[in-house]
Amino acid sequence: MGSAANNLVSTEEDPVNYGVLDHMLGYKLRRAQLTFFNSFSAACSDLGVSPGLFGVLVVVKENPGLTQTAVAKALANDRSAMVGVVDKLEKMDLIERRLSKKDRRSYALFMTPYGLKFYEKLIKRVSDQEEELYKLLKPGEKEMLLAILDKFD
Amino acid sequence: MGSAANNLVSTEEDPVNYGVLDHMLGYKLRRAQLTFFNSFSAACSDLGVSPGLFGVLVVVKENPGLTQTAVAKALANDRSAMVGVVDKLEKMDLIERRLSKKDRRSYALFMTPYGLKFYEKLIKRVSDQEEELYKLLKPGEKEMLLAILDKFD
DNA sequence: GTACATATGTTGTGCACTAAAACAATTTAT
DNA sequence: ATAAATTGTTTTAGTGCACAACATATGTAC
Repeated sequence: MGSAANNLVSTEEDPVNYGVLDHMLGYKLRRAQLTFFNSFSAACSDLGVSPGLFGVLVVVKENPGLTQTAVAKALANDRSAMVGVVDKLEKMDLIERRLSKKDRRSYALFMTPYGLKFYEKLIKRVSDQEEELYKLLKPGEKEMLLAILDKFD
Repeated sequence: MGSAANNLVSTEEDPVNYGVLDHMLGYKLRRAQLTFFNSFSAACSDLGVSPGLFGVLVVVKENPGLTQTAVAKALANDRSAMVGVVDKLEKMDLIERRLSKKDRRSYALFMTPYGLKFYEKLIKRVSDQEEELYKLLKPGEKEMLLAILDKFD
């Protein structure tokens, strides 16, 4: 089966009717995001970096000294979720918690020297992975998407 | 605080630099999808319907008699995840499993009469909710988004 | 027809993400 | 000084997702 050129007894199933889902942005966003998530995982799971961890890395790298709750707020995450994420990134020696001198309740987050080197390698991976997906688009469509999606947060 | 018109002592934090995230479609998709997910939940959680359940309902309604794995494949879900979903929808008396006569391994899925009535109410809720979000867009942008996002699955 | 491979629904497991509540330590407001 | 709010943390619970394994049933090869 499979090599036989018999297109009378079609092996392919009837096409599925998606009804209203075909016009629902929420559903299409979920599907597209799943594609990007899987692509990211395939490219970076061996480095132990998930999309969630990556976001924290970027924000800490671009904003040295931010507190955990500030990072959480920036990424629309819950404060409590940051604990495990920062623990993990600290164990990977990518970022570090320093005691804040202004507010002894909070930690200030910084990249480690190794974290900065790691970040460069990571960025390369992520960029290549995204470029691969952008090949599916026509010139300008990516920018259009980014601009429109920004309206939803 | 809050009513005082004192914009010299700004209470707002320094703006966060998002670095490469600002140009990453994967990240923006995640944020936008989160908005839609929360909006959907706010509109339909009292009916006990999540986005995932809704997708199954639509596919079963539009394709009566489909098997569980066919529905799973159509929605890019895992077979094993369908068990719990169909169990839940059956307990809500929205769909039913019928023994397939052609293949005694599989179930054929159908909407119940009550499920069909429920579906009408549900569609109204979901449409209203999505319309609310579409107000953030200019005419034509929704269709543009749908067309471009389709390229990613 | 028998033996082997495949498909289906199901169960169980593990992992990650999410949200909410509660708490001690600290800071801020009154 | 007292009360209220904030920070990081822990705990808990719920969800979703992916993978492996299994019994049942179907299909294929010989």
